[in-house]
Formats: sequence, C-alpha cells, structure tokens
Amino acid sequence: MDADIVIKALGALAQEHRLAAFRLLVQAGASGLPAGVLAERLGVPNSSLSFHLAQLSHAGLIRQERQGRSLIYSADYAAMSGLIGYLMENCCAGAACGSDTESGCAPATSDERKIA
Amino acid sequence: MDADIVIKALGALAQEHRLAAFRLLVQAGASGLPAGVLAERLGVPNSSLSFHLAQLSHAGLIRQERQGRSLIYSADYAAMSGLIGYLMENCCAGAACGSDTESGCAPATSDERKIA
DNA sequence: TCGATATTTCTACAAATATCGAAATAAAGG
DNA sequence: CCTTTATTTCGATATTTGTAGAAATATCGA
Repeated sequence: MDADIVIKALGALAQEHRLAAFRLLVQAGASGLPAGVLAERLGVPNSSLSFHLAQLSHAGLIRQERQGRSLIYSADYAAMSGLIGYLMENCCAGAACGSDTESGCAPATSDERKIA
Repeated sequence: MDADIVIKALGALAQEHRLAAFRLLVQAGASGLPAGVLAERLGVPNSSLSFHLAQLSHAGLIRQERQGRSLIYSADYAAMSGLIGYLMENCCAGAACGSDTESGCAPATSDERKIA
C-alpha cells in the first residue's frame, strides 16, 4: 500500500459522517447495508450521504453491489487492514501490538533511532 | 479516544506533506527534528510547513519544544497508539494483530454480525 | 544594541470539500 | 407503459484547506 492510497483512505475517514458510516458498515459485516438505511441511521439527506459513500468507495474502503432496487454497501476489510498495517509500519516506529491495553507504538527506546 | 479527536488526527495525516513530516518525526525518535530540517527535507517553504505542523500539533500528534533558536518537533507516540487502537476497535471488526503478514481486520466470519 | 538565524503569523487567493434540494436514472410490479 | 421505490447526479453555494511571499517574533553572539 503506497502513500498516495493511504492519504486517500485517511482523508475518506476524516469526516464525521463518513467515519460513522464506515463504522456502521464494519458492524454490519459481510452482508452490508443499503444506502437508504445508512442515511436514515446517520440522519443525513440521501444526496449528501451518496456523496460521502462515493468518497469512501473511491478510496477503496467500501464496496457497492446492487440488490434489486437497493445499493448495498459493505466495508472492505482488506483495505482497512492495509491502512492499519501502513500506519503501524510507517508511523509507529515499527513496534505495535505488544502492550496490554494500548496497541503499541513504542517510542524507539530513547534515542537509539537518531537521525543517523 | 473519542470520535472527534480521531477525525482531527485522521485529517491531520491525510495530506502528502503532513504524512511525510510525521513519518520523518517517527523515524527521528524522541530527539525529534527542527522545523527547518523538516522543511528542507520535504522541499516545502517554511511558511507552508509551519501551517502543516500546526495542524499536526493541533491534532495532538506532534509536540513542539524550543531549543535555542530552533523549534524541535517530535512525534507523540501515545496519540498515534490511541488512533490505531480506535481504528482497530471500531473500524476493524475488533479483530486485529493475529494473522501473519497482514495486521488482521477479520471479516466477522460471514454474517454472524448481522444488523441485529 | 545590532545583525544574523530560525520560525511563525499575516494576508490573499486558488482549489477542494460539504451541503442539500431538485431532476435524472434504475429496478420492480402492476 | 406507468407508478412507486431506491439512489445517484446536477447545480448552486458556503466553508475549509493549501500555498507561499512578506512582515513580525524570538534567540543568540559580538
């Protein structure tokens, strides 16, 4: 996953309605949710939500599939894995997933990681 | 870490220069880097970078400390941990950090996580 | 105090983003 | 074919973001 895609994904999630929509889709699992249900649950007009779903879709974080009259959206877990993987590798001193409550992100033991 | 802060942090990282700057700061470790060095390495005018650093700072992802004439910036690993933790918990079906190469993000075993 | 260095704040403007009603498109069922 | 339902695209507008030169601020050393 290269930086360009990461930036797009981060930007896609960096908005109230989009983050909320994505969370709902993650909760919904593989079966996903139709656009209308998302709009209703989020309290956002259909046309507005459509705009946001397009952004998430364009960032590769969700997928669209028609089912009769409805368009079912679902989270793309692989993309999210890729994003988190990138953040842990590149923005977290490599370390991650070790500590108990926290997710890791070790401070590189003082200054062993100097500018070199 | 609540959604509002997460959105700010995601937005702060969702920009070419800011993501690059943050990566440099993570690599630099606890000793950090002065603003001028960052600007030079990124090939961005000082005033522009200053704007971006302010955003990262306002999102709580980096810290500023004066050292003589220079302002040294350094990554806040705890904030990054918090961000990644949030993403794994809320945007990743809970699962994470299990698989080999990937960072996890399990698809909730088919449809056991229906809308309910 | 003066000059050099490091960095920010100010300012102005171009570009991207968010919002949402209205019109257009797609599918299903008479 | 026409109507209803589900959703997107269009259009207009308000807001936010990104950019970078010029001026201001802070620190150091002579």
